[in-house]
Amino acid sequence: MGGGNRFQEPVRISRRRQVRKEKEEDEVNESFKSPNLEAERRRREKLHSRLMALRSHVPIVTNMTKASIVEDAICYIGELQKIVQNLTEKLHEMEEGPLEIDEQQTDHIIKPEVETIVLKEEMKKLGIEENVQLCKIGERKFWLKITTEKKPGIFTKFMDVMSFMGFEIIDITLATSNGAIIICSSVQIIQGLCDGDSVDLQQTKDFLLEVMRSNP
Amino acid sequence: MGGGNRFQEPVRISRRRQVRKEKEEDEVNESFKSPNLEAERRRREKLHSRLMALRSHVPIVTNMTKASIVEDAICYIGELQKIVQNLTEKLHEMEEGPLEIDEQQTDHIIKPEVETIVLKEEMKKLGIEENVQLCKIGERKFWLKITTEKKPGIFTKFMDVMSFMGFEIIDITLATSNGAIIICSSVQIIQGLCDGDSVDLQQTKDFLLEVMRSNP
DNA sequence: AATGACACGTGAGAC
DNA sequence: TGTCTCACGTGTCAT
Repeated sequence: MGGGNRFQEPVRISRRRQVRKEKEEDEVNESFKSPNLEAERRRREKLHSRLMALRSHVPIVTNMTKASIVEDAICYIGELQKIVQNLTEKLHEMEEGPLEIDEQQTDHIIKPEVETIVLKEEMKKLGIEENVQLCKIGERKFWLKITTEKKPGIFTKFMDVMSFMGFEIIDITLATSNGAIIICSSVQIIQGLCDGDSVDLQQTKDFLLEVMRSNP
Repeated sequence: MGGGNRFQEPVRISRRRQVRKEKEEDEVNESFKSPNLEAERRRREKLHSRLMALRSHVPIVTNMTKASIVEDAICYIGELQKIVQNLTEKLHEMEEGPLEIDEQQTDHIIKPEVETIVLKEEMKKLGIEENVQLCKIGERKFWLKITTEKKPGIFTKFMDVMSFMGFEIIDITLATSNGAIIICSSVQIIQGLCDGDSVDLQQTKDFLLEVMRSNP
């Protein structure tokens, strides 16, 4: 609400001098003692200068008041963070698929299947082929790596399959490049189901490959 | 010059109540009249809350003091502006020429440290911690996973270390998120060097962690 | 003991 | 007119 938009710099100086003189007179009259008077004065000036510096770093200034300066700074920081986030997202998207620059900028919302088709072509062009690697690395632990097309819902499908097969995710990394997605994960068979020896590696591999390859 | 790093919230409240009571007594005694006392009180509280809000928006906080909060905010805004500038520059470069691999690589080297500092904070805030996992998955094969800060040249360093240790990369995936980088790779000892049994897993793990953690 | 940071109440200028 | 913001000097904690 109504705060004053005053020209602070000049006003402040004049006002300060004014008050300062009065107080000095008072000091003479009553012989006041102020141990940390000067220190406090410096402290105030420091904070004031910092606030002015902050103000100079913020483009949009609604009010010259202290609280407003800080408030605008908060707002500005939020905007900057959003911008950084958007830019990094865009950059990552562009690194993944060097094509379709126009579409990326406009349709944030509706990501069409066209993308996956294009990327699938890209992927095959680069000689990346789908496959599944599966290694036993412990009594009940396995390490697996799946390379396949990047398509919507592929990760959900992966999690569903893992759950269906009774695998528990220990850790996982996921990387995409040129229309391909690579899932790297350590998993272990949920206790109480069965031991690791009852898993046929080749059969599991084929099953995984088939499921991940299937369309819906 | 190290100012006081006091726990502000609780201290402030208790101190305020203390002083407030004394003053109230004084008011009763001398029947002081303060026209804008309550208003001023609100104003102070407003500024104080704004400063706290500002503090919560800045990841790096050196001191709890008012001036420091503003100072850190200024610093943080500067960093964000730099990041935005760099990102937009990169984006423009990529839009102009999709395949300028040379520039991208040099860019990687010169990338300012500011970004990594911010991301490191982000990473720690999310509870991601550096670690190295190493599994033997074959006679000469190993699977390893490294989680560390994302910083310029980290991947080159990784490749150098692998080469130095006599490891040959079979396959590798790399993922980054929130200031962290995760490298997942299958490696094997180069033939003619020695067999896999001569590798001390714990020792190798520690060495890798130390090297990836070191700065340059 | 001395310094630094803070909240407080107050008078004054601007709207 | 009253209301808002500010700088000021002070007492009081904590280091």
